[in-house]
Amino acid sequence: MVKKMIHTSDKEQLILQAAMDVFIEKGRHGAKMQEIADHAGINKALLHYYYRSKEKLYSKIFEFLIWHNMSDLLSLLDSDLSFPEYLRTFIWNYTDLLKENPKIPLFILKELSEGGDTVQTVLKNLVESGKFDTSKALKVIQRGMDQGEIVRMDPLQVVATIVGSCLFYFISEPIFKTLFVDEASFDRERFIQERKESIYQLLSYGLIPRGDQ
Amino acid sequence: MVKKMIHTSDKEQLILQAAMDVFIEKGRHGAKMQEIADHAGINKALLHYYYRSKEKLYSKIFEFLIWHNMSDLLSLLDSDLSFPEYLRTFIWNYTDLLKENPKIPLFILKELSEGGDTVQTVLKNLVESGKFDTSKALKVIQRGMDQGEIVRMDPLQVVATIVGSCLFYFISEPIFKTLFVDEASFDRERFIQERKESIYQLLSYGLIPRGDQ
DNA sequence: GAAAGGTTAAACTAAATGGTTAAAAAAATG
DNA sequence: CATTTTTTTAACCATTTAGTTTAACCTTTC
Repeated sequence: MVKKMIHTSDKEQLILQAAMDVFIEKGRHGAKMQEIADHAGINKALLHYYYRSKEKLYSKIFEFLIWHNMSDLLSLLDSDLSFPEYLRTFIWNYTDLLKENPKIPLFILKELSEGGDTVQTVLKNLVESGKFDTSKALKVIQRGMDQGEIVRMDPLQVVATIVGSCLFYFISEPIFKTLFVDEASFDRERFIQERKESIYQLLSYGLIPRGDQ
Repeated sequence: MVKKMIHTSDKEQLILQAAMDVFIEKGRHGAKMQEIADHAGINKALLHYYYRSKEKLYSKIFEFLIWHNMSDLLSLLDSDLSFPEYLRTFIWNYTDLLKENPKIPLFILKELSEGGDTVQTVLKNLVESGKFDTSKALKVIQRGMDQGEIVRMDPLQVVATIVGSCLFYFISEPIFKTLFVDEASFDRERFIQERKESIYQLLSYGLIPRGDQ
């Protein structure tokens, strides 16, 4: 379900994968060491043999997930594209990423809402070490404005709207379906494909019809 | 922090309020009965005297929060406005609601990610009892399209984009700030005010400049 | 002021769970 | 084969926590 982590020994790898699945599924507190062991097909003793404590295991996985969930998107910003191309590529890549790992964002947000020292620590490390240079995103938007490709607006607001638009469906999927969708006739795959196009359309041209095109 | 619930006896009310605060803050599993009792200024025995179990307490609060978080927004759809007015009003109302209760959405989403039988049950009840008529939202959008006020697009996609845009900042606030914002010079209040205007602008007119206005 | 019900304190049970331990068994290694 | 490392088993400890119980105390009400 999720890409491989840096590989070490076989069992170690197996444990990490199992832990990741269980943590994502059940959350930090919902996840039990016994369940992780079961899921990895080993016993609890061995689990502790490799990873001293639940906390250690958790933050290792947390760090990996944040990285895995963001690095591709940020590296996109190094390419040399027009703003519309950037926007389109971001929406496509991010939506695909979410489609394949729909539970990760909520997992991260959950951690966040529980005080989230782990998150903040991991994040700050990534930002301060320069691995996450988010200012690139703002610069890309700024440049788009300077070159007249897009209207002037606080780049932060643009970021929030783009990311929020992409993210929403995936974090709210069960609620969204219950509220709005007739399960029987709903084609998830197709909706997600349309989602990309719709977001791009909407953010580019807006809901109000244009006179000029 | 959160509006009063339907009032019963004094202590009962006090307990509900305390439970709500603690559950929102710590989540279903993070919340402890002892802490709720402390928070309400009573002891655990009395807590169980009024509410037999944690589960009962939890789902009572959960139901209230879903209702509280959505009913205002849905009732808006009964008024007779042009689509731009609807859009504007929704963005303003919803953002204000989120500003005052920023932890509720994440609380709900969290429940959701943990299997969330409680959510689904509560939601389905609300939908099937007719208290939540979400089709009204889709109809308002449809009408806007039929009258040429907005471009044609799957109404579901429109909903997802609008709600996602409003919601994102509030559920990701700590992460968002860490990644993008210089805490020292950041004015939250102002950002949120601007947020409304930006979302409205962006969804109405898009990022690509218009030739005609 | 007596009865009823609300409230407290404190000790208790039972279950879940993170983590440990020690000894044996199995697998890998040289 | 001898040694080291990995893995299992199974019992065990300590802690947390939901929920109970009992006896006493306070407050209201008739």
